Amino acid sequence: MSTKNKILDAAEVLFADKGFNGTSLREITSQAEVNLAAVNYHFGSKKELIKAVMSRYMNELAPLLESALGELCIDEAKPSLIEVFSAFIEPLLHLNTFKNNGTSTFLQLLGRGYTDSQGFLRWFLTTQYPNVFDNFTAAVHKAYPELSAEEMFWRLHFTMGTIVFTMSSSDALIDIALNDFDREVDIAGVIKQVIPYVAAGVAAPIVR
Amino acid sequence: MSTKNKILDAAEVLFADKGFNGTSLREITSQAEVNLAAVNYHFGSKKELIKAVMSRYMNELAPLLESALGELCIDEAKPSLIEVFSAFIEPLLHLNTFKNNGTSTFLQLLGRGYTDSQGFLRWFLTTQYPNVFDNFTAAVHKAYPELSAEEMFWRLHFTMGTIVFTMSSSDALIDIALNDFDREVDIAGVIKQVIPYVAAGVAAPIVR
DNA sequence: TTTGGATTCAAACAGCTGTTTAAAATAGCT
DNA sequence: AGCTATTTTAAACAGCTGTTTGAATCCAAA
Repeated sequence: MSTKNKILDAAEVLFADKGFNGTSLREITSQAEVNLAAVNYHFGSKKELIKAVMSRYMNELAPLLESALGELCIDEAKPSLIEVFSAFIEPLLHLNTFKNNGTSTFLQLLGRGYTDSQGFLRWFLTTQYPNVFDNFTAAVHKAYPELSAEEMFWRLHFTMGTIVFTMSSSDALIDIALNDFDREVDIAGVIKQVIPYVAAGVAAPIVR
Repeated sequence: MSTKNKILDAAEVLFADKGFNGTSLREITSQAEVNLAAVNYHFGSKKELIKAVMSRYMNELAPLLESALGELCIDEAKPSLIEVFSAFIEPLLHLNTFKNNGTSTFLQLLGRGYTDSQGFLRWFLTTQYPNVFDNFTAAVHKAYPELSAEEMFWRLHFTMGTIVFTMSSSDALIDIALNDFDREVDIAGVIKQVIPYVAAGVAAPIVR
């Protein structure tokens, strides 16, 4: 196992758990059993390490998402919103085979990135992986053409909020669910619950 | 203006903007034009200052929220979910008369608190202001009695996520909306957009 | 085996963090 | 005015932060 990967593996878990600002390089390097200076040697800076952690997941996820959402646009049949959002399930769960707890870790990282660091991750994702966003909005538009661009903008950001926020606190929520309802829930279970919710939200009657 | 209030006023703006961890006592005290030691003298610690900032808003908001949601429970008529969520509008907008940009600031603080500091704010709110949560879940149950406790738990947390996440990045989103759609949106406008979304999400068909 | 580039390492850097201290200043009361 | 309690102040505290340095080590090619 290379030093670079040892750092990435340790960093992603700590970042997901405690946020980017809340995790120090010393925590990361001692968890990775690597010298402190290794981060700056291999990645240049902490900010570049954060980008590298996110890139490793996005490079795995982006092509799957692009094709899954792209197929919906190619099909002549009009997709339902449930189908559009369900297109995320398989690519997201694929991250679990890519890495242990990969799905959960990635979604938590996404949540951290949106609130930490004053939106630099939003810039990073939208500029580095614009096709995912474009295909997604195109698929939603095909499913619900009456929605104006502005209404879609808001509803997609509401959706992003639902997903990202839920996932960034999913561990705590899953614990509560276990205590209060004696129900074992995993990340796939949460996704199954959240899809009808966001689909119905996006499909809500238009207010004017 | 007392030193205590000068600190609270400066702290809430900085906390909302940069998060609790991301704001230093030196930023707060220099913005408030008071001595650095004043925070520890008047509040004891940074953590207590955070609680004080949140309490000032919650003490203003909680009674209004409790009565607005309580009325829905007393009425014999079954409320719609739109009515339940609309019960939040007036109390929340009242914060704008309580302080400049009060609504936006409070909701951003709420968002920060849920992701920063590993959920200590969730504990703080649910233990210090349980009536708000109880009345809210009771009103939702009255509007949609078919929803099981577990399903309601998840959907209410999805809703919390939508609100909190949207509001914690509302300034950035409002800017984007201004650029892309030439549309001036204020916090009330965002609330008006988000209510149909969350109402439809909670009202989504049950999946089993 | 020797050379030279890549990697690791301990140590130190300057700057920031929340908190504490003891003296100085202020305010309120007799 | 004199005294007391409250508040403000500058300074220092120990501990943490990301980053840099230069020497030590490793390892493959010559």
